[in-house]
Amino acid sequence: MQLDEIDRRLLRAVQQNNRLTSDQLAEIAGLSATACQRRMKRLREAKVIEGDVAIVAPRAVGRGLTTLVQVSLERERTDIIDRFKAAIRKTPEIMTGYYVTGDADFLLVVTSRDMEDFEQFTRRFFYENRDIKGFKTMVVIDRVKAGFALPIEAI
Amino acid sequence: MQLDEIDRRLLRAVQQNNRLTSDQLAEIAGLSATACQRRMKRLREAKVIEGDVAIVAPRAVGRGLTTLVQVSLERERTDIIDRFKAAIRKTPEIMTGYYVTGDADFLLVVTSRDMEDFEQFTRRFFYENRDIKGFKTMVVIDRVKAGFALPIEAI
DNA sequence: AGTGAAATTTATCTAAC
DNA sequence: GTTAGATAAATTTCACT
Repeated sequence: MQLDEIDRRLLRAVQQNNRLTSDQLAEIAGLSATACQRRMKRLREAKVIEGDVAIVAPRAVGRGLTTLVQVSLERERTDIIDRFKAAIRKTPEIMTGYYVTGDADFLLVVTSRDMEDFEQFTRRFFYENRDIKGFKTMVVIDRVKAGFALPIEAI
Repeated sequence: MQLDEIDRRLLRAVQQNNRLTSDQLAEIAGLSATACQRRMKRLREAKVIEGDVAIVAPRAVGRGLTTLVQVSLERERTDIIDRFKAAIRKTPEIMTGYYVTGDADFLLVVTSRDMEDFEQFTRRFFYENRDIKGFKTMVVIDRVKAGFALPIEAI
């Protein structure tokens, strides 16, 4: 899908806040509210906008600990990779999983209640996924940007 | 803020999709639409919900390359850390920055048009941030979960 | 095509209970 | 917490450039 500058303005706005009214978007885009709505609908249908979500504060729901876990698998075979991806999808503690190049195969963003909870998670996760060769943990002290906001420029 | 099971149901729902109508939320929560609205408002005011955003598909806006960059700083001094955090905030290519324990000090989620664009980014970013000692790059082949959805259980 | 304005449908907010 | 009425917003229709 081809995007013009108005689309990009809309995207920039809603990836910061998707609860803006059409009137507010109209002001930002320099267009009528109706036109903005139509464009937003198109952007959603064309999956330029993948989804619309509320960001929940981890602390508020008792998940004060975020860890980044680099996972290496025993073998880099597609069936093993796919099996591990499926494991990520069904594990609620894992917020995001990145399949990457480099010394590790995956980097997981994991949330836990506390260290003990994380410890338990790793034990269980390791036990359930025998393809894992090893892992390395980074404890998140602070998260600087919360979101998936992309820089949206002319393409 | 204390959350009951109804709050948690609402949070589970809206962190997947925050465009559900109050009637839909009412059905999920087993409550009237008005009551759901009031609860949602409280959750937003209490910052249990940090924000509401549209997730834009990186590909669709010409940012097909995601990289994870582990950054080590020259010294671990609070003023240097804070300066680096400010740099992250004002750098649009960086989606998220994690300040972490471990061999690296930060892990950055960076989006680029392509490898050449990423290369240019690192050059510029290094040049502008002389506190950086070194960095290590992982190229993201695939992202398994897109979002910040947390497992929300009884606390 | 893409836009804008008015009418309709739908959702949200306010007030009373 | 609920229900009912007022307000506001999103959709649809249609005429315009």
